[in-house]
Amino acid sequence: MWLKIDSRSAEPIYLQIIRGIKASVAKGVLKAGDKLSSVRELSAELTVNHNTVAKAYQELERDGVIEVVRGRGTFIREAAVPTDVDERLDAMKTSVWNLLVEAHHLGMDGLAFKRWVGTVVDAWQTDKERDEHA
Amino acid sequence: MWLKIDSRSAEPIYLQIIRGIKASVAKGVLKAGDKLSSVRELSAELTVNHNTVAKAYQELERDGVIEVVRGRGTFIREAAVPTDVDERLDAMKTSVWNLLVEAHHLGMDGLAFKRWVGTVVDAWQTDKERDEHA
Amino acid sequence: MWLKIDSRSAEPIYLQIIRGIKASVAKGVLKAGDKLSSVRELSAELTVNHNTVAKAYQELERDGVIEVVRGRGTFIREAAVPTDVDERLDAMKTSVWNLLVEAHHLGMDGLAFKRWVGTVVDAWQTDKERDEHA
Amino acid sequence: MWLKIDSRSAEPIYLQIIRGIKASVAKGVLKAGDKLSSVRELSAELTVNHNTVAKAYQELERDGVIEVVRGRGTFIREAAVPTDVDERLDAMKTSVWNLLVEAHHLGMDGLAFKRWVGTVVDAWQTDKERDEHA
DNA sequence: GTGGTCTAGACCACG
DNA sequence: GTGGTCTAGACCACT
Repeated sequence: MWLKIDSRSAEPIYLQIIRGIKASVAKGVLKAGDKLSSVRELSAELTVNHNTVAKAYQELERDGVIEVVRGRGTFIREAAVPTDVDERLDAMKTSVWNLLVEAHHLGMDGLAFKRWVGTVVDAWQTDKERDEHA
Repeated sequence: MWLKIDSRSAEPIYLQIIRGIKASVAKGVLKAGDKLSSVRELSAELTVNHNTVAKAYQELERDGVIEVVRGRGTFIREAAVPTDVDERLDAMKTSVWNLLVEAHHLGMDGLAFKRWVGTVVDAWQTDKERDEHA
Repeated sequence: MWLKIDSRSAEPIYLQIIRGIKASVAKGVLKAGDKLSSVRELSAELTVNHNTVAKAYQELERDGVIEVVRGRGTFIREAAVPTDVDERLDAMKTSVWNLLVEAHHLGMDGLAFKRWVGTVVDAWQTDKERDEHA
Repeated sequence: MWLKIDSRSAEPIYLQIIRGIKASVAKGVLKAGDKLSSVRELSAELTVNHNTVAKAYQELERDGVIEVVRGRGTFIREAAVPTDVDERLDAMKTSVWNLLVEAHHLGMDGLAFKRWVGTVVDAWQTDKERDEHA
């Protein structure tokens, strides 16, 4: 099973599902046209209520990540042209600022933070390549 | 007033206060020994319920950022040796991953993401220097 | 093929078929006595389940738009005297109201809406004339 | 009570709520800053489950029609600049075409349809003025 | 079998 | 008291 849910996390389950699927797409584990587990299958696999999965799927569809074909199933969509790019970049900037403040608290300055982000990104890339060859 | 609250944001107000004060410390606007507004003063300035400010102060104290001296007021503490460093780094790593996924959705690859983070950090540094000379 | 199905649309496929045939009748592309493709032919052409086409034909027959002659095929009927006129006008009125609300959201007032509907109808008329001469 | 729900209608209840509130805004019955009933109040008034109302409110917020203020309630927003204008106009055009086909079935031609729409819009305007003075 | 909707009842974070 | 989330179980329309 490629998706792990932490039901004790503060993050809502449906957001964890959304994040997990988006991450799989970003990593290339899921590609355009791939069929997702049905709402009921996935809910059984994750031992989560089917409504929770349905909510995640609906939001993913609104986001243009997946496509629901009536009575047939749910599929990964072609990467769509993103909307609200500026807004989303702004939100990301705020997140980075928050990380910077947290990093300062841990004794990192700006340069150290940049380096640390670099290593994290590299680790992610390595992960991604491994997953693509799997 | 150096603290701005957005009551419509999805982020809880008490977290905004915590973040704001931590950011001021990180930027050097607030330094060890500086006295903070009292709970009631700050709640009045922000037009926010005083329970909300109290909750923020409590959490800041637990984090070792501030120090409450009975009858005298609340003060910024010396930068303490941070606790749970590994845990917090892990949490930050997760945040960076989420940002990466979001960035991928916006068409950035790993390299572009690193560059973008670099510019954001630089902008923050500039901000910080301006604030320090103010 | 004069009928286009969008399997991702929120509108059920059988309704798209019904609508498409009714539109062809309204435009004069299909006339009384014309023979329709059989259920199996049409389902093959549209790459759609034959149950779906059958459901559409059944409803069209109930509506008096088509006529099924056993062993011969399915034909367009003479325009029948419509039933439930008041009910259907009411339903249409509700639809117009919904459009009005949506239009208001887009910044149109009543007059602008009327004008806009006018242009849409005119475009449709032009379409119709072109189809009739084809 | 200004909102009527038809639980036997094919239209989902949460969509009826959304439509009803949007219509009230369009008519001027609800104005920017007005407080809506709380999720639980409205669910009691409509004898509908609170989740259903919550779903409607969430979608209205995503649409920029209302604004949720944590712990305080839900309010009508200033009219926002609409997004996806072209897409929405296209959807509206399709609706008008469907109405045209239906109208043809009832014996109306293009001109008669335009006139009929005119009278419907006028009736709505009258309604609106009455509601504004109430 | 597919997703979509709804009810009932519960718990939680926030202010 | 406010909205948000989740579970459990049911029904429905569509393919």
